[in-house]
Amino acid sequence: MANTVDELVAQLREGGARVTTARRLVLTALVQGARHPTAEELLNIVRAMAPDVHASTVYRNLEELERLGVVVHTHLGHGPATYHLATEAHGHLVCERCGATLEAPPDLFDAMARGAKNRLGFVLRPYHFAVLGLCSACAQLSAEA
Amino acid sequence: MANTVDELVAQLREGGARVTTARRLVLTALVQGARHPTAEELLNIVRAMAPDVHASTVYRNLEELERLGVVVHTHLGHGPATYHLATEAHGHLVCERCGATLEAPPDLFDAMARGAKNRLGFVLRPYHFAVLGLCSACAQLSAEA
DNA sequence: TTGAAGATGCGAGCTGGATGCAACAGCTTC
DNA sequence: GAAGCTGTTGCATCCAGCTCGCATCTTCAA
Repeated sequence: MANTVDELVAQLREGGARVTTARRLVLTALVQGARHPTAEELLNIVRAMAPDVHASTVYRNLEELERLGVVVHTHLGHGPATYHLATEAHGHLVCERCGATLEAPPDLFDAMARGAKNRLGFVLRPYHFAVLGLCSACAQLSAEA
Repeated sequence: MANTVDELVAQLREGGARVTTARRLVLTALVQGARHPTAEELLNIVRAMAPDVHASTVYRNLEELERLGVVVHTHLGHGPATYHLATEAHGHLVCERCGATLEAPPDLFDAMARGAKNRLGFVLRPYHFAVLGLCSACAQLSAEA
């Protein structure tokens, strides 16, 4: 499990990618940052350490890191994509009303994955897009109204 | 079940909305059009009938129709949202590799919805975002490689 | 130390959609 | 059937969230 910047850097070298300052800072931001940072939030963290790093560099690095299997991006409903380390991949449940983000227990998708495979031959990869709905608080409010 | 333009128009009137030429054409495009049209595809259909209708009119109409519960929009992965009549709401499985869109059997989400409700109090509304994965053909190709 | 290839900074451009505003057109009332 | 209120439209402009082209710079194997 590569979860420190040094381990991730080693993973980059193995993949044949060069290790640059900007790239190392993006990894640092991913390791240190919030739970579900957007590209812009990552950019802000990187810029706090190195003000000259350009947004397109962060986007290109995230794309390259994704190609190498180091990070994955997820869409939590409308709005920008969020990024996290591939080792932390997990499903998300997002409240359509208040925007709360819950991390789905890993087995929550199991029955559905089995059903999709058996009935349609479809192999589910449920981590890329969040599943939307209403969190318990908003569901209660909605039921009362 | 309102599925003809006239029935949908009646639904608009009930909701207190006015029935304009542009609005009627958007409904016509939804009834006649492809299975999962984007706003732009709907605009093209509308323009084939009335070239002067503006894109922002279609966007505003779709928003208003959605507010009235006549249509719903769905995100099938990256790219623009797709629209269909609320009476035809259903979940989607989209292949990340070839883009194929499968309509999910209504009960596919049941076990997951129960799990989310019982364990997290989360009420699933799985129609708004597609669930991604690999269709049977692409899964097979991927396994062979 | 060198030099080829990969990475970066910068700005322009793109997609998909939102917004402000004046003019227009449904619907209701008389 | 005309008036007038108010919702709707066309148009221009703006916005977020990226994406791309290109000249310059940096990394790292040799």
